Amino acid sequence: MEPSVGSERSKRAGTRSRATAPLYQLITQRLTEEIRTGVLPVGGLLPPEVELCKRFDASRYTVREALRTITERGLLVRRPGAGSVVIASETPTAFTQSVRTVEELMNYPADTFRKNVSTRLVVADKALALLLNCAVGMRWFRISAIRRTHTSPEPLGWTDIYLLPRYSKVVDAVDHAQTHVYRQVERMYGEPTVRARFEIFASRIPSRLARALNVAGGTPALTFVRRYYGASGENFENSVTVHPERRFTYSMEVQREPLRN
Amino acid sequence: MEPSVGSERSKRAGTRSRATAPLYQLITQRLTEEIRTGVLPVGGLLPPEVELCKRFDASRYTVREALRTITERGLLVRRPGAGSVVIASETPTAFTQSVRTVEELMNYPADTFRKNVSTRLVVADKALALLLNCAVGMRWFRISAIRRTHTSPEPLGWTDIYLLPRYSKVVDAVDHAQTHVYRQVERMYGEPTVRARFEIFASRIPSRLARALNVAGGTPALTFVRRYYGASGENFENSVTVHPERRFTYSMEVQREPLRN
DNA sequence: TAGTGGTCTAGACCACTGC
DNA sequence: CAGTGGTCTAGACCACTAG
Repeated sequence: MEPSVGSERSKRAGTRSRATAPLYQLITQRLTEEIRTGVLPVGGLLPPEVELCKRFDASRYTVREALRTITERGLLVRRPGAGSVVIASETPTAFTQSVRTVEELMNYPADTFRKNVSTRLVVADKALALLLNCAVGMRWFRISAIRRTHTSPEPLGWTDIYLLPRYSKVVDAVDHAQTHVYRQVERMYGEPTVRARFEIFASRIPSRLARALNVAGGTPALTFVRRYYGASGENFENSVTVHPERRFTYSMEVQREPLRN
Repeated sequence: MEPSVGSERSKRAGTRSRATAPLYQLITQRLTEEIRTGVLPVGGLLPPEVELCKRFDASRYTVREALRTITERGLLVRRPGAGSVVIASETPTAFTQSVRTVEELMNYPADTFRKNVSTRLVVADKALALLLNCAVGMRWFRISAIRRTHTSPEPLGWTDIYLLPRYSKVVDAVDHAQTHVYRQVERMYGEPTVRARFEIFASRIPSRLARALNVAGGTPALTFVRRYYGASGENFENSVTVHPERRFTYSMEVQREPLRN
């Protein structure tokens, strides 16, 4: 269906003065445009590499370079023997947030630290099992702590950390109070956190914490549950934090960008 | 410093039976390992491509394929004329969350909908200016609505949406109640949301909303502030939602993965 | 079995960097 | 200026897919 047998590249032929874009980028543009406008429909097959070589009067390397770019942008899936299938007409986008550490995600001020109040082995009763999503009777090493800043006298909140007992040695680390426990587990036991889950809901200050947090029991609070999962998918740490009103605002920012996977 | 003049590739020589990994992957492994262990130190230069060709007895294409992979993993920066600089000893990782729509991020149940209660033009007083981070006297189009589910009689929460007046026509859209306003602005005015910011904090049910939400005034609540920014960075929409306790839990999940940028 | 994409070679010219 | 990485060609063999 090409107008003639000739390639689409006559003008460029001799011009090797790199005022022009590289040929593979030109091919990328052309094909991307044809995918976007439906000339190459989603679900359909792209012409094979050899065909594209003829059409653009380019070597296979150059054509493949273009196809690589288009594939990376999420418009193509390529399989040996089966061809190149168009899977999208334009690069899908998403809102993403990316942080180096979970601390950043939680946006605690940098001068925040935990002060441990007690550590002990606990057995999950019905209520705890429900909260931690575990079996009744499961044993956890519990670290109870108050979170404070250096600048304000009022505590930010109260945290109960529930850790698999085999990782309980983290409390002996010198920087235990400043570092997040999941990071210590990573460093001391080589168990990396691969996935984490957070839940936030409105709650009331439990009366047993009222004095420690210097607020009246029953007043509004923010409860923060965090669940950490290791490489095998095991849930090795959970924490439950209660923040009195006006002491803590959780904030996050997301960007729109191309979706990758 | 190579032990002899020979390449590192004698065993593979004849074996073209693809039970072995491709050569470029082998080179990738070797170099990655040397970067990780400091044989090729961070900040230092990689040997030029021609050198690596000799060392691995490979063509330039094959070596470049390996270097491309290593570069994509964030360990190298390559510049024409200047060489390949090692910039990290291992792939940096981050926790990321990626969602297609802000709805997903907010994890509202799918059967949720808004019911508008009132719409009018408002002028920011001091309190509103503080909340929306805008100038006193700025004019906003305010949409007040109740958010409900089809399954429960209790409302999920109350939302006040503050929109730039020029976008107020979104209320006329047929699917206005089911679609998020920022999506409507995108579709009707071609203003894409490029960035969004969220803040969550503990609060109390304002007495003016107590009846509408069917709870007592002053009881614990979750307040959710969302700010949307367009392509030019302009803050074109804000919303403030109040959820009574036990009616709404915000949850999110993050994955650890290689950092890209 | 014919055709696809994946890997690989041995050349080449270029623009650009840093000396 | 010599040397670097970026682009490009014209070949080749392979494993795999689909008919």
